[in-house]
Amino acid sequence: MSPGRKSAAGPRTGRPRQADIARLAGVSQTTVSLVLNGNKAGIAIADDTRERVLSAATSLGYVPDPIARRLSHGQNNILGLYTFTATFPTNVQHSYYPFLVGVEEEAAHQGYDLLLFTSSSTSEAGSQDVLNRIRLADGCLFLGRHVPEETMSRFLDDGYPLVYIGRHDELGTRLPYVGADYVSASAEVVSRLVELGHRRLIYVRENDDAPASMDREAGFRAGRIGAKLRPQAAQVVRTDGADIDPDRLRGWLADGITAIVAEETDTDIALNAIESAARAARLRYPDDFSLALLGNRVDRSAGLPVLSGFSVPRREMGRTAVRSLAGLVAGEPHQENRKIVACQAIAGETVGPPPRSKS
Amino acid sequence: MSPGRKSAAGPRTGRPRQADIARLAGVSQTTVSLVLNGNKAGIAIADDTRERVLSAATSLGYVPDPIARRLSHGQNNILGLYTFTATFPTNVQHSYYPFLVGVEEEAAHQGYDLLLFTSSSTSEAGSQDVLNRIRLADGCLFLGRHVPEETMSRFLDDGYPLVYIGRHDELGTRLPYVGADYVSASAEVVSRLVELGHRRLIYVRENDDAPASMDREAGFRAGRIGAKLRPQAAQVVRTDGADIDPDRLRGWLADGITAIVAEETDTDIALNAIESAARAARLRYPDDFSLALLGNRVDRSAGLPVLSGFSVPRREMGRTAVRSLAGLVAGEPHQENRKIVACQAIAGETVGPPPRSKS
DNA sequence: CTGAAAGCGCTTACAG
DNA sequence: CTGAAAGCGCTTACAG
Repeated sequence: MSPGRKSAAGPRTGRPRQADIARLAGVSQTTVSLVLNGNKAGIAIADDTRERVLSAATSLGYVPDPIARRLSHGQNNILGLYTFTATFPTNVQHSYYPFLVGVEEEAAHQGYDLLLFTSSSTSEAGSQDVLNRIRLADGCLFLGRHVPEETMSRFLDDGYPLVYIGRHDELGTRLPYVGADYVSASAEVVSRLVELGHRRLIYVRENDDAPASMDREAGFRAGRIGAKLRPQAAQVVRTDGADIDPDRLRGWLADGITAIVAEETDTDIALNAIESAARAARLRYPDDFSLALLGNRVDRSAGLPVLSGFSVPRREMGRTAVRSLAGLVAGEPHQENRKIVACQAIAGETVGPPPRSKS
Repeated sequence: MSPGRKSAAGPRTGRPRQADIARLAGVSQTTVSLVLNGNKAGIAIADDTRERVLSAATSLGYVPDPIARRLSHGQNNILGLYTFTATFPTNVQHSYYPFLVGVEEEAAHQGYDLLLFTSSSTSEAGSQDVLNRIRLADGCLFLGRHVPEETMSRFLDDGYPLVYIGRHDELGTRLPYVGADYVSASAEVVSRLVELGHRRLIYVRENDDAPASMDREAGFRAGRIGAKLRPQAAQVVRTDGADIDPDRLRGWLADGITAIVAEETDTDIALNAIESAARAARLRYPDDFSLALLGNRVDRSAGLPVLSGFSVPRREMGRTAVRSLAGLVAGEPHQENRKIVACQAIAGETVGPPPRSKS
């Protein structure tokens, strides 16, 4: 039954290969392959040959080896997903999650499996160790705030299909991505605040510089300019989370600040700092000040107020990214490889007119 | 640069292979492989040969092809994950999630990547279509209430490494799994209720029969017997979710039922039906009746009461399953292949003594 | 309509 | 210490 192997190679499990079918059906292995592949390329095959092969395959319980298929054929119907951090965040409310839902949906729709590259705990994220394995997939999606330029550059040079989720122009126009229009959405948040009567606002962001951060800040500035406010009227504050306490918050309000705009990131350091300082200071929004988020809170726990801001269409971005990647893998004619999708405003309940009592 | 291919096969991307290194270093491809593989098997290699090969590899930016490696060597460091439904449920609070967190953690720890088999929307879950692709991975985890016996049987016959998450004895003792001890935990829930003074309870479960359901029901019964209650005192009701309304709920209480025990499943149909009927009937627990869950609510939204019941150590189960699978893949000496882990009681806040007012 | 042959990129006995 | 060769299981020109 199981032919003895004296040679070097291979797993040689007990399961049948095309050669076994060929022997049983009395044809060549080539013919087996032809029959089993649905005979594209329009090659004709005698009906009874086909039947003999098919029934031999069935009786042996043949299952094609995807590995071998890939090696010769060049594709394996696998898309990679590289997240630079754990793919399944321990915190279920993590903002990556909606991306993943969209990615999986569309991958299933397009008939691809998804390979999650898990950064082994022994090697840091983005290490060569992990990145080397990525080519196993036909193409790969990347999800992260930053771009390891050298590695990506090499992938692109090699013509390896990849798509970033999130805008990234670090590599000029070479890196395909699906991003969100944070600039416009952020500017709009400022406009709304100014329309409500706010004249002094502050933008709180993290120290980490990533395109998503820079876009939001650019939008904040654009909104300020569009509203014809002086630069001092809408300043930017960077925080590490620990440096915002109740006193500082009260200080801002005493200075005449009536609205605070927070950056949204996957950690939400800025937002959390403001919310906990406000809680400690017993300040409420929108009564004591208006609070807007440049994004939307993914955490939908009951009890949390709906923050005014905008929704990032993460699920749709995930789907779009998969579609783009599938196109690249299939070698489709070159279309626009950098896509920006619009965000939708969220009225929310944390923004209102400035408080009356002016000091 | 890129050698013209006139032959049939292969992707032949622009990237270098061992043959290119060999040419550059002036050695054979075999030697390249030996050097690059860290030269296990203790074969000695001249230092300067090694260095020439290494530097050639670096200068060409060589990255090994995992596909080819697998085809010859037999392994590719990929574990499959098959969920029979979307791996990333649209509902983030889905009970599968904690399993996935554990699976990913341990896979990363063990140095495996994770391949998610996405059921293409065109083919139903569990179809041959998908199951055929599973062998691409070195081994596979399965997560689901049911077992497609024929397919699993074939995998087992072929010696393909697999582990189920959840107890499944449908295939006798052949199917390796990591399950939870629902029986003991469920019995304990009943004991606690009886200790509190309840003498008439009801168990509400779904129609779907799966080991996880049968274990809970068996535990419910065992608890009743342990408490020396007659069968009529602790009956089982099956629901499709729509057949439980406020009137029926009130009827139960009028009949003298003082405690309701709900099955936990990935859909939580029973629990949701009871909770919404109670809400509509303005009945509260534990004041009007006690409510216990045979499991724990994964949804941690604020405002939801902490249900009395027990916690299923999902994350730990995920990790354990990966460890078992990795052991099978590595061909480790046969250990116990069916593991049952204990659940931990949750006191919760929905259970109390029976209400005073007896009709 | 069918088969012999080459090749995908690698690993591993085997023979110098 | 190094290389020629076979093989993993499949696909795809090419030649009957």
